[in-house]
Amino acid sequence: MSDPNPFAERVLDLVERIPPGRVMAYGDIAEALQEGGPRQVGRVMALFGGGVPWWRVVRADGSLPDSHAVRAPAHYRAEGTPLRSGGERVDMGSARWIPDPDEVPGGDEPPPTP
DNA sequence: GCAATGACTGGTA
DNA sequence: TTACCAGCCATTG
Repeated sequence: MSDPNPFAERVLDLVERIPPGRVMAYGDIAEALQEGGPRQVGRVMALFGGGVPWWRVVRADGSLPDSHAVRAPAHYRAEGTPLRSGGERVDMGSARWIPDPDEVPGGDEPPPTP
């Protein structure tokens, strides 16, 4: 796979819809799309995350992946994202953003079942 | 077909 | 707070 899939398109589209000052966890994205899992979302971000606000995607506990620990805090401070101690973690209690089904690409449509 | 890997998660110590 | 463990799921060799 070196080209975007329907799942990747949905992940990227959803990440682009995350409003400034908010974040989502990998598992949240997978759950919102009702498809795949956190690891699959992480793979999509690793491959195609370069074209979306990847810094708005964090771990479930608000900590940042090593790959993001360098640049993400700068974006958070610029967007006013609620941060926890040290500014290296996101306050999930306030910054966690869950999209409405209408905001999710194909959210109100069930996943393809063989 | 099997084992290892990974931008993960949740629980327990 | 950090550390370790077991589970999960698609991709890769």
